[in-house]
Amino acid sequence: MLSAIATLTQRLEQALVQAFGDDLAGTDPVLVPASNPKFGDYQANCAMALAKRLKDKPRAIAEKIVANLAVTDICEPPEIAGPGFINLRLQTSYLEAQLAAIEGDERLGVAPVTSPQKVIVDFSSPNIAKEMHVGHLRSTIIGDSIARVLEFVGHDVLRLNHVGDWGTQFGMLITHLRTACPEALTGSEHVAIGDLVAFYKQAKQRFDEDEDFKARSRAAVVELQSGDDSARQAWQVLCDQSRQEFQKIYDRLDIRVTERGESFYNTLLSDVVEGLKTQSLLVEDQGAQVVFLDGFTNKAGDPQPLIIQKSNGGFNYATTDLAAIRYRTQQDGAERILYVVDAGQANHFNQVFQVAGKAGWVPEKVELSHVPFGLVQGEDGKKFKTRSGETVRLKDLLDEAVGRARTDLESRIAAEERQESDEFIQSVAETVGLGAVKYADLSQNRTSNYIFSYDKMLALQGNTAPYLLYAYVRVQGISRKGGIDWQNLGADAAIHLEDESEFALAKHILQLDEVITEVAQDLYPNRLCQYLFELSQKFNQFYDRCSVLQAEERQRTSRLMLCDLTARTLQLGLSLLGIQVLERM
RNA sequence: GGGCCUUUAGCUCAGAGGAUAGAGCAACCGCCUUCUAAGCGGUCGGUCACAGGUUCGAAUCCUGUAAGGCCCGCCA
Repeated sequence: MLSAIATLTQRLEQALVQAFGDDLAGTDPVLVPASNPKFGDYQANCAMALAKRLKDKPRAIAEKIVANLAVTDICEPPEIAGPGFINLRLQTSYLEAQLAAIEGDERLGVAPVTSPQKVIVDFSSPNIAKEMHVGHLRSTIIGDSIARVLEFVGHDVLRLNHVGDWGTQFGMLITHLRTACPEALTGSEHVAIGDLVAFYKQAKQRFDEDEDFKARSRAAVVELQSGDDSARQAWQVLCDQSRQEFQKIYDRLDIRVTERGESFYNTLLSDVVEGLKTQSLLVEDQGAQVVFLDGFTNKAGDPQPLIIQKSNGGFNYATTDLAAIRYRTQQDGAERILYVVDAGQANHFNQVFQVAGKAGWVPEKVELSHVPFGLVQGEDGKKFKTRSGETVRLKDLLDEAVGRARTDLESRIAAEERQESDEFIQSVAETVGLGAVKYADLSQNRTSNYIFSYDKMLALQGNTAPYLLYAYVRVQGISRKGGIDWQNLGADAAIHLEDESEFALAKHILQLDEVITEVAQDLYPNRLCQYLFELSQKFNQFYDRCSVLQAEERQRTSRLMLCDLTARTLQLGLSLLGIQVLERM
């Protein structure tokens, strides 16, 4: 099914050609949703822009377009307003037909893309030997949602967890453990993740303070990267421990991601060096192998290099990222590679992409894209930390959100004198709490910093997960009360729009397609959130004004169908955000 | 020194070339004998950081300035 905006755009393009000839073929009619409902549903803004080119007044141009515009099957007669806006209002019969068409469609009218792409979404990426913390929250949630949207529209998505399982941190850790806790490196389960974190901190401290330790750590990295047995074994133990912990978080958040860490590319690193050398891009500078960059200078104003191979022979993450680009384009056949990584690494990605481009490793049809997001800050605007100043562990953060949701739910149940099982309470608290954490993050434009607030995300009113979940629950309440079988509303069941709030709701439901298409392209999940919030608002207005179960027949069935479509749209939309719905709350 | 990001209502944020700049929260005022009031309606609230420019039209694009944040050689 073609969305209204797509159909009307086509018709306007045809009208432009008919009115002004083939020269206008391919002209964008600039069709956008109306800025104000009193102007109708859509407005075409091209007449003003064409005035100069066609040497005529905008209103005259608009009139010619309208005279050639064939939309009697879709719209009321178009109106020309202001300087030359063409205002279009959808016919009730068209809306009703569109609703009937999506009623039987599981995808609610959102057609899969005609040319699916192989897309890699690189997200989450915690570090081995550390616990997942608040710093991994946004990448994990945003990356998952982007992957879900791209999968839904029909792309072949490979979700990759580029875990930090390689590099200097392991040199540090292994070197430290060899003296501090050798049994941890033997392969048996001697060390819990919490201990590892403590060891990591100790190792980091020694690394920063002790030059000798630093040198031995770097040597250990080289051992590891060259395949030394004892280093490899120690590394394996550390990775297994961490992996189990990560998986608990992913399971809880209902996130699938394939681990392919930095170590995966180890054997390909020397090829990167060779490739750059062959193309004379590689230069030796202060003992390191580097590529000088265009457009980047250091503090002294000299051209800045990207280090490919360190002076001790070790590689660093730029090298790994270059190897990954080659592997992903050549072996995985990726056409679009998305890096859901914090905005602080914009420089790094620009540099790596530049070098990959210079080396000819980015085929023309491949898009490399850093999908940046801002920092998580506390309510004081500073870095989000615990009261004692520690980094907030992701597990604790989720527990806190669920715990608060539970407390709130319990007091509500008590106030309403309801009887609910503990199982119900825990299940609702989990869905509400985790949904709130995800929604709060996703509902904000990802590029800006994000002020984290339990109170705001769990608020029952406003643009929050609980508000959306409640709208869904309301439909389920109608269903229970009326004993509704949504599959069998009757053979002649149809939607008839009458009340103003029904029109508003129906039109909004039909815009799902446009929103999802936009998110799949621009990767801003907050637009989907905004859509779902407005859908919930429009549903609540409808719910307030129009009784459903008590309505006379024909209207009753029509309204039930609107309820059903609303609930299904909410469920689908929330699922693309990684949020589950509830029958009761 | 260079690069990137941010600056819109008291607070948190939408808005990415169109008509009178929106929402939520907060504050205040209404609405439950009726499908869960976790709701709905209303009032209040703006020099879109500043200065130029492009355009028929700019919060939106360009240039500059200011403030804040992040990053910049052997960590990732």
